[in-house]
Amino acid sequence: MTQQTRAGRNAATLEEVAARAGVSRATASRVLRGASNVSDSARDAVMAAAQEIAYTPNRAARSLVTGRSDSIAFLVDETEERMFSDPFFLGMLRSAQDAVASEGLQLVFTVASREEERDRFVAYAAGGHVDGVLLISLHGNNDLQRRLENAGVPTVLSGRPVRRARNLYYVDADNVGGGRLATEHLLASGRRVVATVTGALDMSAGADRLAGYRAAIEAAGLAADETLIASGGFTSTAGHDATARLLEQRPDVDAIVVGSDLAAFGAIRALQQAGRRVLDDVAVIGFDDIREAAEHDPPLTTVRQPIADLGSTMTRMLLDRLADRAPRRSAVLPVELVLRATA
Amino acid sequence: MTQQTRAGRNAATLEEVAARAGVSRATASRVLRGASNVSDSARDAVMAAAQEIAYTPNRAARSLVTGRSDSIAFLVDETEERMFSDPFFLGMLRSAQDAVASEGLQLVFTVASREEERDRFVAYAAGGHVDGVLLISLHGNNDLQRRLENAGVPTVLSGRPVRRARNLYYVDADNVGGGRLATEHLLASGRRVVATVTGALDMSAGADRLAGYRAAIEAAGLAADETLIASGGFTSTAGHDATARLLEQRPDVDAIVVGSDLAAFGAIRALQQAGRRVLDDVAVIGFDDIREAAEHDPPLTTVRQPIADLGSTMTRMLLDRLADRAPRRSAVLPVELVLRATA
DNA sequence: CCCAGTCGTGAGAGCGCTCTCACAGGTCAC
DNA sequence: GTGACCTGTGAGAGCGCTCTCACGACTGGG
Repeated sequence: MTQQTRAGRNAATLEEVAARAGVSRATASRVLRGASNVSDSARDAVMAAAQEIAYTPNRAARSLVTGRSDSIAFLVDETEERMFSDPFFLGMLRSAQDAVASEGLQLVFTVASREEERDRFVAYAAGGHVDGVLLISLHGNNDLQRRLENAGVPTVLSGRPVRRARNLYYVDADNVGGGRLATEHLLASGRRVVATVTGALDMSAGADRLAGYRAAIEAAGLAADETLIASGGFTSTAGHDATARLLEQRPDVDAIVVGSDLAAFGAIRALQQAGRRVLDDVAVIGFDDIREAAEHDPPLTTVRQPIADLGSTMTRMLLDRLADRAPRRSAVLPVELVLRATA
Repeated sequence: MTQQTRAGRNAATLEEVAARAGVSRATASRVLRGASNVSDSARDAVMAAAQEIAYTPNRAARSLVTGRSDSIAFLVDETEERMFSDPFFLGMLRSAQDAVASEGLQLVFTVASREEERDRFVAYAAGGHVDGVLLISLHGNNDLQRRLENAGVPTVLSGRPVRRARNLYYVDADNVGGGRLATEHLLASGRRVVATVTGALDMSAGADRLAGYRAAIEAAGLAADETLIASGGFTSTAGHDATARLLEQRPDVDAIVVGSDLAAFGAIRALQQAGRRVLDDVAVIGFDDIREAAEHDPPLTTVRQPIADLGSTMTRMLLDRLADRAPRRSAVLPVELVLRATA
């Protein structure tokens, strides 16, 4: 038997449902789409017919005429390595998936780290396969967002576009405020030599947190001291190494504002290796409040980023935009200091 | 101005490309699809025209006629909580994303834990929005797979269908072999009272690993001793609690085969709390070899699951099936023992 | 020199759906 | 009674693409 079912689908078209229900295709379509101007008898007949032959609307056909796909892309402009090891991304993915699913839409998940993958994605999105894009990118690089918008694909960015690009939609946490908050707390609790181990400074999150630190130092009337600023990164290793360097240069530090929780774990390791007691000798504050922060030994004092809010807010902005419900262009969500055992 | 761009797309159709290139729609289509029987002059003209007006094929239209969508769903039949905390899922997602992207296809990521979400997904998939499904489910529950297959959607499961369901496609790790391997190693290194803290027994992975333990115990000519089997779970907490119970009941254990790495971390905590030294007093072997296993203190001896292979193998099976390249129905991938500091 | 066999091409028929439009049949105000 | 207005319905025109089929223009073997 060469005869075989056509790859995947088993027919059952609207036409058949209509015939079986004794109505026109138009009426069957109205019922199935839940339109209001249909008689009860027609509605019942169509529903029954659809049930009997296990009808499922063909989405491609619908898409073709409506111009909508009812799916949203979640695009991570990062290497997979990073994406899958950073709790931040996972939290965003989770809350976006949640928000999107609750609207009855589907989430198309893609990682694009190489230029060729980005090209392919733009073509994919422009081809109408998704109605909009949630772009997760820590790089200042908003080129991708611009390309998508130019191709007619509404996009909302998580992070902050580098050059205050008007007309780009984005959602960000108040990183500046968080850096300031942490620093102020340390100064207020009597620390005298408050240093910082920054995150990656080529990303707005890293740069903004550092800016917050600087702002607090200045507001306290202290002189900015560049030897107290160690350039690090968001990973545990980066935090460890930067802290080790800092300790050599400035053995007198008694507090460190670190750019991320993972980096703070590394910083604590470096402190311990240098024979310093955390809290007693040197206070440490992280950033993010990932789950491990609470489980860490000692439990990490940190600035909590509202990851779930970030994801749901950006999703809502995108959906509002798709529905032409005049949405905000951007949102900066507040962070809060979570006091635990390290500061 | 009421006039506004039609939601998302900005036209540029094949028709326009063809007109601009001075050929028919058919020829333009041939060029764009990379067909071979086209003259060089026509090809160049079409390419140039497409470039000039930034043409992107409309995927819905293509889908409608070809019956293919060029996207694959990654469906997790689990609660989000679990999905996002278990490195296993993340590893699978990552390798599937990799494999799918390298074929130029898109991955549609969905989590369906509630019945209503499952229903919606089946309708979605049956509606032709994806060509096939990679189903990740640790439950024996293969109902979902059956429903998808019945709806004409090719599906490959990660795990093992409970009742050796013929005609269902799946990929699994050799959990039985892994359980045996770990147990044999402990016996061979002179341990006398080898216990096990199982994973969740309602999942094939948990049950199979236990079966491997039993097989090794019997093969060694020892009597099966049910007091050495503590029913646990895959999480750290479950491992901790089951181990604590085990220690009360059988203070004489000198080795434990644990159902997962996370659970093994819990087990080690329980041992330490009970004043036992890991390795010196009690050897511990985990299962999975997640990243944290190597970074753990002490580094965990464990059975490595080939997570990346699992993901790429299942993707390949699905793609083979879609291409009618007679694929295998199932694959059981080998595991290996990774010796570190706990056994 | 003719006919079979390529090769490149265009015409045109859909794929399955939505949506506009026209219309029949009713209801209501005057 | 007549016009204005609903309300439910069907006919039919596409959406943008692929793919079959037929056809003209070449080839080359006899």
